[in-house]
Amino acid sequence: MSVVECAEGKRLSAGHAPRPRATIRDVAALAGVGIKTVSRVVNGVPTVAPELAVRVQRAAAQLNYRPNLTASNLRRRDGKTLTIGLLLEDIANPFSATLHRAIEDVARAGGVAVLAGSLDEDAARERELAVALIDRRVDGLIIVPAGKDHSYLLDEQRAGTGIVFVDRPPCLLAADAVLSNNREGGEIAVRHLIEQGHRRIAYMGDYTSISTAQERYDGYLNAMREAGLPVDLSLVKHHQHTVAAADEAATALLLSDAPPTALFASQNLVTLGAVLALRRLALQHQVGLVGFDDFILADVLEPGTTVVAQDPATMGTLATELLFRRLAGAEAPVETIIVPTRLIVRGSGEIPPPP
Amino acid sequence: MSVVECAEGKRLSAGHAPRPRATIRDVAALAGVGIKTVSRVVNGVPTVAPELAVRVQRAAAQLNYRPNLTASNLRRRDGKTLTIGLLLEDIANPFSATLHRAIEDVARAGGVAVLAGSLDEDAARERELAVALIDRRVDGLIIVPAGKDHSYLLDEQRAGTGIVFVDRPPCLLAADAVLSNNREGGEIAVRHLIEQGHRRIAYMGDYTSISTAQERYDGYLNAMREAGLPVDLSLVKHHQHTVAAADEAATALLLSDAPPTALFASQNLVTLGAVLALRRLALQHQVGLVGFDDFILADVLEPGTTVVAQDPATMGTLATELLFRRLAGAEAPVETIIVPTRLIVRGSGEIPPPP
DNA sequence: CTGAAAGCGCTTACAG
DNA sequence: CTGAAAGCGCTTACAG
Repeated sequence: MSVVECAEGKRLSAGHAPRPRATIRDVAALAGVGIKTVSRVVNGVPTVAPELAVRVQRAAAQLNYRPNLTASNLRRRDGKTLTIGLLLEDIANPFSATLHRAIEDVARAGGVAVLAGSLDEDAARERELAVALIDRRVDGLIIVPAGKDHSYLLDEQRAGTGIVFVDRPPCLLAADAVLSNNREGGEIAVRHLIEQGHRRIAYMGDYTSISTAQERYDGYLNAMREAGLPVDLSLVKHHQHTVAAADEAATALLLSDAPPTALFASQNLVTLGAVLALRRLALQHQVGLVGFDDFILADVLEPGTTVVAQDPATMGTLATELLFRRLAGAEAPVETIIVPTRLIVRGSGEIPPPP
Repeated sequence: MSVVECAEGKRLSAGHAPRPRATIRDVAALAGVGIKTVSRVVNGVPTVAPELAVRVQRAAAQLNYRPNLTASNLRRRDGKTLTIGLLLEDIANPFSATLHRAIEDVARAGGVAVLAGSLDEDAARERELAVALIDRRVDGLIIVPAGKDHSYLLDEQRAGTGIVFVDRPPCLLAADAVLSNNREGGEIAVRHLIEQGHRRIAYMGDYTSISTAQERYDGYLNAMREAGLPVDLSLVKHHQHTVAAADEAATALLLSDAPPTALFASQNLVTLGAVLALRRLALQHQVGLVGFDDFILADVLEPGTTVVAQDPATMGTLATELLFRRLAGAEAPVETIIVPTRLIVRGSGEIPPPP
């Protein structure tokens, strides 16, 4: 019944004697031409006698020749490595991963490879990784920044490297950016809870040093103010960076003497922490919850989690297209693209406050 | 209340005149030394007069000099680019993303950057991407393969590129591999359902061309056989590759004249499809379910989803360590490391069959 | 300890 | 249409 996947017996083995790769010189020798002719054939330059071209192609195939991109890049006029760098908060985080995939798809279509790394909110690591990528002479850099000073990239930008920021704006550097409308998204989330009748709405969010967290908090404040509701600072919990921390903070809020009737969780992991806390206290059908940033299975929970969703795929696509336009020589002034968020109603945000 | 994130007024602007990067020659000229001395200082070679070293360092800092890694690699004896390639099923898929992060962490510790790409189960794309990475002269390749013939990598392996397969074995090529014990994991899952009293257990899985799907199916067959249970092929649904397809297949199974009393979902997305189908039919507390591969929020569902969990982080770490050992010159025979799976009991797998 | 010459694999700029 | 010479930014191998 079962298919044998790989015929072990046929496995080819490399053995222990390393055999160097064929170079343009080897191909030229085998084909009996100069290396420049091989170069022409490999690069598809049409002014080669058909007979010679065939001989070169045959020789290249026989030697399994692959041109050394890093060598050609060294001498080539445009100096392009056909490689870009991507700095993410955490490669494994779903927001980052979706962004990454969209970037990969646009890059691949242009024959460009992507070097990616995780910053974990560490400004020093941002700089280290950026330099590591610059040392490899990437054509461009797409950055979800951890730090607050990007002037160190100025020389690189001057040298012609394309630089686009995503999710968070650059600081002390004029560069393109693709951002979510975080403040407005926060307003939408909190207004939605207010419309259900809530007045005591808690804010839970990540480090205030993260610009998106700050903007979403601003949205919370705006929506409360606009409805004439007081902001009770005992209901504001900043600096939640993990599910566990958010779970703990939400639990404390819900068990307090004057608990909120609804929660605004301004980030992915914070929302999960809130979901866990509500369930443990069996309050998931009593207390309202709106999260910022969508997550998988949000619609399968009971109740489904109402969120203000970002669109990381679109952000990645737009950022990469913008980068490629710059690399192609677009001289337009620095641009900031705002990608809209949208409310997805699923149940948790439509729970009214107790009468 | 709100912190101003970036002072717009202070933004430095690159202007329109590109300024070329400083080279080793520029640094040498400014420091008044030969380029070889700059090379020594940059590479930390100690036999440089302290006074000269200081002059070089000052000049390098002043010019914001960054050595061109791709140029040094060209001439350097070992020819290392300090870059490895990673071919994944889909960068955005949680299993791939976790694997990727573990690989990144080991690589970064060694000063190595990671070029990653998605194959989407397409053998042609595997080959294209592998070649694109080879053209960039990566030191090594970590591959979750889509294809069934890896002999095209033989020359590359001979040339000294480290090649390690993860999650699925190589075919027609002798290379290191790090795999889950898929067959045994499938046995564990199905045995667990049998222990609850189930006899009519459905198998739902991905394309049989994927070796892991085939092995997990083998595990299902083994466990059934070992318990003396007949395998009803009408309860076997292969080729489920998306949540929607699995949802549909599970729905059809559950609504059939002779439905199963439990489901074994042999993959991530298939499990989600099964969860959705069970909930829509309100059977989630009646029909047993064990999934293969853990997923976020599995413990928050009602009932929690019992799974046989893989350990992608460990797989990534081991694969990268193995790769680095090879690159360091380890001549041991080709190795296959099996990473164990484990059953996580959460409720859905402990539902007994109807009496 | 220091640096001028040669060369990595390729492309550019130039003769033939 | 073709190829020998020079050079990309750096390191190696070698004199001083």
